[in-house]
Amino acid sequence: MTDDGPGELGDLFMRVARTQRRRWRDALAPWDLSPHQTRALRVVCERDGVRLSDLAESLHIAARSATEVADGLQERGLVERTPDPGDRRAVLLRATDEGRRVRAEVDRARAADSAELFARLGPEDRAALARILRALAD
Amino acid sequence: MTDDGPGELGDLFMRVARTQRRRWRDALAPWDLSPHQTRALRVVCERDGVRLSDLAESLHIAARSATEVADGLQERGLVERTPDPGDRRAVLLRATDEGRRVRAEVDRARAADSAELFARLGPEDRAALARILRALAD
DNA sequence: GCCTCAAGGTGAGGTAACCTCAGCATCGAC
DNA sequence: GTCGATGCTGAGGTTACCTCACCTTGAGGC
Repeated sequence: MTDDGPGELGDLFMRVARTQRRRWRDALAPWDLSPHQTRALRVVCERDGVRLSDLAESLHIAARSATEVADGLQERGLVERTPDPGDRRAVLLRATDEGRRVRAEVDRARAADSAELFARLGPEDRAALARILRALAD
Repeated sequence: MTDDGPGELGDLFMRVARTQRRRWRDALAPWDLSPHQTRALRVVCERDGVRLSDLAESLHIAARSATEVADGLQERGLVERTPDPGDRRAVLLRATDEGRRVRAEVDRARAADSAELFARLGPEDRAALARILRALAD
């Protein structure tokens, strides 16, 4: 038996996940962006014109907290607030050119880091892992 | 090609990891223990007589913060502080009977939850995943 | 046109979990 | 005995969340 118990797979999984999270954190350190800020920048770059409330939902945080994440990105000049032409209560977040540039860099760094981590697997193991993860991700 | 880019595997991985972390958090909610407290309880139960500084190292936090984690567990009556007979500066943490009981319950709940998550995979996929994860975990 | 209620964003203030720094007791080496 | 290192903790700061209250605007009766 290679199975050391019913919790073994989960523990292993979380251990690798922790490793990767730490690696990503280190790889992204030069930009000094929190995980939420990184994720928010991604969301804003992808859907152009994002409401604060939509951002909050994407990040699974309270609306009030999305304001703070947006503040952080705006201070760094990565996003800007513009009024929503269709609803004067709402604010739309848009990525600045600098924001798009940083997002691309961050994406590239993260992808490079992932590639490095998974490089120790052979091509067929990577394919198997991708297939299994897709099944687990619904 | 099923590969959507070099970062795809990493993103998938983190997505599944996030799902599992959320599931574990929900499954462990009845005990109202933080992830660090849960992990600390485990450490204390396994190595009997743990120094605060050792706990800090296991949890990858500053020594001062280990004091607080220990405080939390002690308040709940799950661990107790005893003087180290060999070094009067040091404090040894020991699990109480209640602590061991709770640890066993938590372990069982977490294992059950993992089993449920990975149940959607066939036995050979589970074996493949375990093998691949072990390779990634060093 | 008003009235009322809901919704979007934010100021104020709280909490939890980290941290650093300083201080105290003790240890080990000289 | 002296002295630097070690183990723990009190004091106080930071960060990233939260709730609550408030203001503005929107939308649907009447």
